[in-house]
Amino acid sequence: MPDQHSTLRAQRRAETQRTIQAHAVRLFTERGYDATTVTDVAEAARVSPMTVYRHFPTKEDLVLVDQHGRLVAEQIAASSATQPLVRRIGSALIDAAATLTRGGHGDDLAAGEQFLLARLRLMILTPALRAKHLDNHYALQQAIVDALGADTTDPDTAFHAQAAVGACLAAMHTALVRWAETDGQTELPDLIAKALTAAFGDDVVDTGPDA
Amino acid sequence: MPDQHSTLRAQRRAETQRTIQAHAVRLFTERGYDATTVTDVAEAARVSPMTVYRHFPTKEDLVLVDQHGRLVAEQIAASSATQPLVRRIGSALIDAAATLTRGGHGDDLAAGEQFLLARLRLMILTPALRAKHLDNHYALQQAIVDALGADTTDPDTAFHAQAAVGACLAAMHTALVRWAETDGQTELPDLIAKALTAAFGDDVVDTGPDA
DNA sequence: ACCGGAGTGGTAGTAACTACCAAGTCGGTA
DNA sequence: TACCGACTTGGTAGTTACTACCACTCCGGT
Repeated sequence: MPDQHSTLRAQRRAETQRTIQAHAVRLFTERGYDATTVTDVAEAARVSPMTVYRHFPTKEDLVLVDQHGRLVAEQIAASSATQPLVRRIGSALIDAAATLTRGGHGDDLAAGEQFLLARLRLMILTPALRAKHLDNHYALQQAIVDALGADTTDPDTAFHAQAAVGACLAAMHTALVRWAETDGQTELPDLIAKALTAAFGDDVVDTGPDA
Repeated sequence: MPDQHSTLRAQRRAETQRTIQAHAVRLFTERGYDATTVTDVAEAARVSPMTVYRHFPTKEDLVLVDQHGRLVAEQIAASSATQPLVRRIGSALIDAAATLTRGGHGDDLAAGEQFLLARLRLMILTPALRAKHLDNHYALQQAIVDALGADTTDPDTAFHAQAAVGACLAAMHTALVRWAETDGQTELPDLIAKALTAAFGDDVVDTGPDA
């Protein structure tokens, strides 16, 4: 059990990790991802290149790390299994987005949200990051299918779930892109709901908080 | 106009290109993608590593090159704009798949189809290839949206199209994965239709050739 | 005071690429 | 037939992401 061993160690570790990532995203945004070397990031964060690789397995992970997936999977597992698949997944995605962007809205976005936007812009504009980000979505798809609790031994049921989840995630991704394009002005949950409606029709999105 | 200049030159070029790719896919399948260097591929194809890079910009492109996208975009542009979006896209995807896999079915698959399967397996199992493949799908999404001929100046219309196309492509991808898993035993167009139905419901897939 | 383990740094090496330049080869022309 | 331009290929050297392997330092508990 290497965790919980010491709060001070964990704090320092998380601290340097945040520092490195913050400098990385800043440099990538300023100079461009490809034009910035890992050594540049290390120097900006006042650590050695080695340390960067200790905290982030690849250069791409300097931008891509997040636990959005875990959040969604939890929402899914906690949702009622009686609703149709797409509706169930859609609700979970919207709720997770609401949790993620909860905070100041309008003109005064929280610092965390600004950081999220900066990362998202990098993911969308940089080919290497975009590719790996989409692959992360693919991994998230598998996680959601598992969280659905469907009978994965039956190939047909699994196939059905895979298709539904993949389509929902694609719609969400469209919403994410648009959110980044509009600099987070529109509320992300609403955008996701709109994207789901565009893809699946009016009857899919439940009118939860706003109706 | 550097093409059409000489058929002999073009033939030789296409020939070496095919040779390199064939050896690459073979070696990747035998030894694994990461365990095979570009130099290995070059030696197997009896060319220099330089030549490999001349024909394929990146190592990943040794597996990923195809013109499936062009095919789909043509199908889309030729489809009637009166039908609902998802139905229109779905039909195009199914038709394109039918064109792509046309040939011997059942136990005797055409050599080209075996090659396609081998490439698909690599794309699904190798993280680096999977990521870039998904990014190609993202590019295809943009191409399809353009081919739809919708009013891209209106952000809402464009957003609607993006979401619908993305969801359809995700469903198709699920079908592709399943097709590869079952070694191409099931007919690809049928699988895609099934995936679309799973995601969008019964009323989306038109009963064209089989009903 | 002391030891184990976590975090960090250095060195050297692999492999994917990218200029930059040199050589051979094919296509049409004087 | 001799020749020139364009295409294709090969070689060299360099950059960069990433990976062992080993050594040092500092925190946390005995």
